[in-house]
Amino acid sequence: MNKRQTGARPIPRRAISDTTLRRFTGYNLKLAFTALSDDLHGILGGHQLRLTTFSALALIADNADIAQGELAQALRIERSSAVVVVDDLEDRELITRNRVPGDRRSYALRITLKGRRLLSRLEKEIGAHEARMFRNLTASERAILIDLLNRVEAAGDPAG
Amino acid sequence: MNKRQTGARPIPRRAISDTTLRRFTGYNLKLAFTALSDDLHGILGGHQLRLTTFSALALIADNADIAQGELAQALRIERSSAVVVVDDLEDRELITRNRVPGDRRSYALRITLKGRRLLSRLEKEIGAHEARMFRNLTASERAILIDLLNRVEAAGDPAG
DNA sequence: TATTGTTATACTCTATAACTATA
DNA sequence: TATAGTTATAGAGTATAACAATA
Repeated sequence: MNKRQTGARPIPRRAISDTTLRRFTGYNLKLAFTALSDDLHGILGGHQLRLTTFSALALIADNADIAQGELAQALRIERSSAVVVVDDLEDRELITRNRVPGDRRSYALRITLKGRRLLSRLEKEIGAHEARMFRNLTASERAILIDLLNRVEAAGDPAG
Repeated sequence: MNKRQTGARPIPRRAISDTTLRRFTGYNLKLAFTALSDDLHGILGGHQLRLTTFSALALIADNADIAQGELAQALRIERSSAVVVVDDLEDRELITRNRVPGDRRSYALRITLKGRRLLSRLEKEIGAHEARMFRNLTASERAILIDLLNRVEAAGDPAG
């Protein structure tokens, strides 16, 4: 019952050191983000959604009659890239493009009932995903994390 | 001296709400990561480096004679992608590919003096970048942030 | 002239799969 | 047969630039 079988040699996988990178807070942030992101993609993929598309749906839900340019700005992507995202959401009848009376160049985007239902479902699934990913943190630690992250984000804004 | 000139209408840029997304810790994490990342890319770009290439250099510095496959594993990329990264570092004489006596299939990667000098320079520049990006946090808050992030990262590992 | 959305195109990064040379 | 590295190719996601319709 020896675990080390004679024929199959144990993989001599030397542990790799990342000491230099670990000194940077950003590296620790990236690894946490990647872990979270990988797990989230699994959930969104189950609904044929990308992170950007999901974010767009949530933003349209929160901002009735938002224009495509505004959406692009909120998503931090180019207007041309927003077209692809909005096309996808519209094709799946999760949102509608509506003409604006005052300005016939722009659209007013609105979430549909079907979109609301999917969003609601996603909120639950992502909530469960986060419960799993943050299970090593207490509620108050998680609140502290959010506060600290927000202050890092603020340091990046032009305002500072 | 009216700031609102008659001809140039004030941009009626309605504030976009991201309430739904803000409820997710991961969204806050992503925004902090993006802010950090954008700023860092500026620094690395000044040295014609991508984040992955810089990370590779730091890992090779910490792990003398690391093989390309091991490097790929540490960087969480495919072996074929590592080739491109290592080619770049070798072309710039920041590392060397050395033949391994025992196994002529694999390389032992080693940082050069030139590589060490660049890495040392980068460590200083990135240190300054992080001082800027984390200026809204005290030293102990930053330590807490790292600890919390490491516990999120751990939740993502297969071990848990 | 400027703006909104669109299209066509190109670029960046990475993965997949087939290959070579070793083992 | 399996492994280390390589190559060729494709894919995902995004940006850039030129354009049409409208302001």
